[in-house]
Amino acid sequence: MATLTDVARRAKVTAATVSNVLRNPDKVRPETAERVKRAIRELGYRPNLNARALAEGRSPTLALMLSSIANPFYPEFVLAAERAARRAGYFLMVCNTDDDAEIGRAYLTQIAGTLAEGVLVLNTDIAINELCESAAVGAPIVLSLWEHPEQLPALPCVAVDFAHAGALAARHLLELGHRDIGMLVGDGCGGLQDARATGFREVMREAGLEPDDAAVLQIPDTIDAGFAACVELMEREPHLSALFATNDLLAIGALQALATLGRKVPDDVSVIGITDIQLAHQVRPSLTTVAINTEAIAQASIELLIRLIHEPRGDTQPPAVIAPLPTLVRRQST
Amino acid sequence: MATLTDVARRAKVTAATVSNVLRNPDKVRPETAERVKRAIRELGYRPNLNARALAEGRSPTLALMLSSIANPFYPEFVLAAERAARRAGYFLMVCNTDDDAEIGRAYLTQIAGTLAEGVLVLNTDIAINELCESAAVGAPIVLSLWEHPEQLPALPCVAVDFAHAGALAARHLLELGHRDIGMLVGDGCGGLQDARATGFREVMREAGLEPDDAAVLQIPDTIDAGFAACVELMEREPHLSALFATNDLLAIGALQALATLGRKVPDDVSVIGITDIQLAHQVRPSLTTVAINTEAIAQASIELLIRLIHEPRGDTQPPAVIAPLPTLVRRQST
DNA sequence: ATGAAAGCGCTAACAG
DNA sequence: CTGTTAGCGCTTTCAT
Repeated sequence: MATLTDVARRAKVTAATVSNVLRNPDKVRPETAERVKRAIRELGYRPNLNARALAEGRSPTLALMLSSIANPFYPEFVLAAERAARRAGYFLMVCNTDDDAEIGRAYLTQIAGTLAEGVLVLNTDIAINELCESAAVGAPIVLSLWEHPEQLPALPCVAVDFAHAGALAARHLLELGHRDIGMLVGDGCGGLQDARATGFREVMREAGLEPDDAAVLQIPDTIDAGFAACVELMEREPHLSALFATNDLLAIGALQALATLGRKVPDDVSVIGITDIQLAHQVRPSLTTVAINTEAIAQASIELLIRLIHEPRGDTQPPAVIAPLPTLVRRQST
Repeated sequence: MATLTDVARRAKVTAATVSNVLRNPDKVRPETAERVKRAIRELGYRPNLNARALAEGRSPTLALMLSSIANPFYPEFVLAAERAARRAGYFLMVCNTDDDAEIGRAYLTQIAGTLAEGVLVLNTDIAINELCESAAVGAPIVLSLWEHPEQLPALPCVAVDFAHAGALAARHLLELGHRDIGMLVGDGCGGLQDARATGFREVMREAGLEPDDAAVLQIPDTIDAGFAACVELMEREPHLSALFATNDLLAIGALQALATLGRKVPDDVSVIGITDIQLAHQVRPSLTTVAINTEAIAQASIELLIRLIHEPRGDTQPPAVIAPLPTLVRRQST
């Protein structure tokens, strides 16, 4: 591959000038610039971004750590994050940890601060304080999709009021007259999604309804698990008139299960989820859900990360961005 | 961030020695190595991969270009590709082009040969010969999911016999006694998926059935488009007893549409797709489809790319890997 | 077994 | 406006 020096030689200038036509075009006479540009074209020159990164002491890439992009929620997040990164002149490196803390750790120590200028963590088996240590020696880390706006972590984060999402779901079902409601609680995002469940329960309690533990199932965060759990639940508690799932994958699994069981949705049973993934409007009946606005969250996360890169904080409180409140999206399943 | 020199100073050795304990441990006396390792730990030292890449003249990352990771097929491919890359010591950078050739071009010229040692292209609006030019000046490029094993491109590729996939689908429907079959042909992978359609048609013709153009719809590669097309098709040609879709997204859209229309699957209408994405077994009724074995293709693609990086070819024929033949997966929709 | 020195390709002062 | 110089952090001969 041709180098800056090759181009310089060919255009009969020095490397600094070539660098300037690329980065400070106004610092160089038009005719010279033209000559240089021709040389660049003729040689098919491409700047070596590694060398540039080294010289500038910064890198043009951000990293995004998540458990597995095979979970249908993440691609939407990734796409939005990549767009935001691209707009800001960054590349995005997606790091699947495969739910393996070792892999996550390896990514972190290898790329944070060298290949990547900053890391966005969605979901991890790595302890927060381990992340803090990494952030202290390496690149800034932002935690996204943090589930507890009222209890912020020791790291910069973008928090989503999932309790509010749960509350919205509860209110919606109550308004429709449901009293007998089953719950499917997922374990995504590195732990049980209990802010969502708590938000839901609180509203129910305010309405004078005590949750029935027999109608609550805690399961992995997949369509298949939602399916199986729904089958089990409807068998054990056939009286349920509605199902609240802490996320859309579970809800979609439940929808499929109900279809298989011959229970009509929403006539016999209503179903509501949280997130509003694309699939939610693509299934039939389409899924009523509480949208968290993934795109906005992804964008805010990238922006926070970039801000942190440019203005590293001292010993100040880690900044927290609270995402816009989730909103109800009524569809056919309720 | 601590540098090699910092570590060297602290361990009272020189940078070369530190480098050696990291990369050629046998070249350094155990006691010295121990001292160095301690210094590394104490300083929280992390090698700067940019500097290393520059010095070594190679980079530890591979790029994967695709139109949009929001298409549910890609995440599965990406996950498998990343695993394969990781096993080989590479990072994977996912580049969404958003179906915009400009963005694809920008990625290519920016990262190919500098940030990324090689590029895997899944799907692009960039012309093949433009890719060739890039490969000539920069990093090797591998085309994956090539649809025409009988007509190889001027670039290294991993080809999948999609015509065979179409043929398998046709044979399956014929065996079940279907004669009146509608077709949903997608436009994914940068062009119509016509190898699949052709393979299908040939088998039909051998069976003495001439395709009815009125029963063929060409549409974008999404669930929503599949849904709409199926509604339109069943209205216009209600006699159809089966539907062949060139990919699972379309087929799943069709499944939803048929449910909405009150047509029973598979009793009234059978549906078959191609690919076998995860969702195919998660919907109800689950989707009969022709599996292409995404994981094997992704893995083979990464392996080919890495081989090309290590042994650049001269003017020889670009190597082509033919993926294992697609196989029928019988489920509930037929 | 360790050190010294050169260089990867680029940027960033600073001179002229 | 353009050239000179130094150096980013690391690897890699070549000496010692």
